Amino acid sequence: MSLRHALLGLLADGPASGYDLTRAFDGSIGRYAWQAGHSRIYPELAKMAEAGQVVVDETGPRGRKTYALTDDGHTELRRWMLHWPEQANVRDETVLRMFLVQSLEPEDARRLLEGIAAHCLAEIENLRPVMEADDAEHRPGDPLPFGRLAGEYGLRQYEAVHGWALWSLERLGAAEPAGTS
Amino acid sequence: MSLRHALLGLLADGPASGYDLTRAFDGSIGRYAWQAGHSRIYPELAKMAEAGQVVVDETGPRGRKTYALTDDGHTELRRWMLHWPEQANVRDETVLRMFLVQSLEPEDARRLLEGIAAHCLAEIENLRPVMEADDAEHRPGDPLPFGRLAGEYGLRQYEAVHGWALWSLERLGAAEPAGTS
DNA sequence: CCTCGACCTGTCCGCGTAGACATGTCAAGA
DNA sequence: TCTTGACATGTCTACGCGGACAGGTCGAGG
Repeated sequence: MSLRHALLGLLADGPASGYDLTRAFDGSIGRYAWQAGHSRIYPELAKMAEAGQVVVDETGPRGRKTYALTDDGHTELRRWMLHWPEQANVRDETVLRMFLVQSLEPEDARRLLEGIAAHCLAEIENLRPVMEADDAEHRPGDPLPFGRLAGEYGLRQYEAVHGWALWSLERLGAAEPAGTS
Repeated sequence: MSLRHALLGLLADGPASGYDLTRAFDGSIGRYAWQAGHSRIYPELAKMAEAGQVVVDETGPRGRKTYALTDDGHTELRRWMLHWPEQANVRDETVLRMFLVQSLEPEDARRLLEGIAAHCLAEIENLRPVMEADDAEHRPGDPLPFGRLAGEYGLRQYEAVHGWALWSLERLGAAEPAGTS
């Protein structure tokens, strides 16, 4: 149950409501790491409160309840972060498509890989300015902005996939020339 | 329902039994892309047969049934491969941990990142010889071995994460020196 | 004053999934 | 001949999860 640990990790940054957490999952964490809708988040927060890992910190207008980590919650988060299982849970549609590229006809595969490469380039050009702006504001000694490490991960991820797509195109071309002939 | 498409993709490589497919998921596809146990695979194959995407190709000893793709199955696979949704399903515990590194105390974060870097290095050194052996046997014009693209993906993936971990360590060190002073 | 849109919390249902349970066959080697 | 281990197929149950359903509050602007 990694949703619980995702929530613990997000709450470690400060108290938040179910609504806040739901919006957090709409951002990069939901795009690269783990998805969750509010319909899973509210019940899970309730269970975590029952288990003593979080407490209701304060109640605001519109029935807003912010949750805060307890010591138990902190301990559990740390335990989970430092204890890596042999085989982690992975379920990634994009990677699955990459594994199955070779099931396509060569022309289809080529078109697909070209699409992937172009998409990665576009994402890289979106991401890089944001990261560089972050860095420009950053002075040595400041804490890193939350998400800076994640952003860097995303950037390097796209660069790796881009390189892979180009390499694959080259190999495919070598194995079975089609555009030429 | 990506399990269905994973199965279609694997069957595109040739007929296989539920047992064969289960073992395929124990390999790299289950490690990087999508996991599935036999308890999901057998019912799904039955449903796919009902939907006309696969047929029982031949029956062997011990009740073995090999399934083969139909034209419908091929069409559906191709449709899924070429049609990329805006937001793909992702659920990756490892990436989640990376997103939450900053929730740890600096010393813990540093230890964790060092562990990640070391782990990546080890995997790279496992993978690279296998890929190079593949390449040595490969002559231009031969079809690529199934899994060669996937292996290259894994290799580049580990290299990217390795680079990210080193970069993060450096940034963390700059932001909050601990080993020194 | 009123309306609209963002805020905010929840439940319900059907399907996907993991792990345990159940059953039986065949081949190789002791 | 017997035992062991790989081969092989299935079901069952409890839980995770996404999308729809449901209801209510507050602030800003017309």
